[in-house]
Amino acid sequence: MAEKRSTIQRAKILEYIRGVKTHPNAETVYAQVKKEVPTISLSTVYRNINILADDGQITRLEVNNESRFDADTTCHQHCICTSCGQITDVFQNDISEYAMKNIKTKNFTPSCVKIIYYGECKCEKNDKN
Amino acid sequence: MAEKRSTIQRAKILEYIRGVKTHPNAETVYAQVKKEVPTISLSTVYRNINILADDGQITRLEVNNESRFDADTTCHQHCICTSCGQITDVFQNDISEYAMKNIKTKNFTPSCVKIIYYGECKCEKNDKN
DNA sequence: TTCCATGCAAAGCGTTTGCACACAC
DNA sequence: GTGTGTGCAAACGCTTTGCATGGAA
Repeated sequence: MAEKRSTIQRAKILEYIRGVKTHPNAETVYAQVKKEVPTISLSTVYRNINILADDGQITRLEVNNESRFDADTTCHQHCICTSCGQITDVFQNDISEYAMKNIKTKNFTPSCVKIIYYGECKCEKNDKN
Repeated sequence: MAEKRSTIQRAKILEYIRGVKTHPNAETVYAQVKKEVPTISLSTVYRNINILADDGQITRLEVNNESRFDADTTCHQHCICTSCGQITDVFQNDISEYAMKNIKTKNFTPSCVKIIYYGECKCEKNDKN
């Protein structure tokens, strides 16, 4: 992103994503950043989110065919509740490490691994509480 | 799916997905099944793919915000080439096992884990060959 | 005969894009 | 001043849905 111009829009988008742990989607980022930059448009959010993701400043998660974003780019895992959809972080380096160290592939060179757990959190939609 | 009526459409869709290792998307399933059932419609493919996925007969993978399907529901991992998008299977039980056995979460009960490697295969789009 | 599944067309939703204008450099 | 980023609206691609008809049980 070195050759990109810096704009308030992009700065505020990154600031917002960095400030939350909710893994927001584009629409949520738009709604929240709009409070500070009222003139911002949804397409600007999409454009900047893509720039930040391509640049490695945020990570993209795909859930229900929509993108969710995470500003924590350090190695960690995610948990997705199949009842309410909430995404939470897990920080267990050993798990991703084990996965990277022990994978044996031919004709494929892995550079990173995404580990996502599906299950049930203690949400209200979950009748197993 | 016990209470569902069986139709040629659904049978052929499942048969097709079971017969390939390419993790096809809905459009591809439609195009291929159409060769055997010329009257089938894309919406029927979508409806049945969802039924089969909900029923656990096929697994859904989300890549670039589109669904891809896999009829192999046994425990395995996937590799996605960041150049050409090709998805390949890896069968290393130990990796998923390690991930399931060692995860420690509070307020979340994991029931399964999806492990996806991103990297480069020996495809033509990959200039590192 | 009953009523669920299909085919069709239209709509829905997340995302991208063309264009003129604004603003970072 | 130059050229990239923005805002707007339209388009796009994948997926879902309403409705009338067809076919499984």
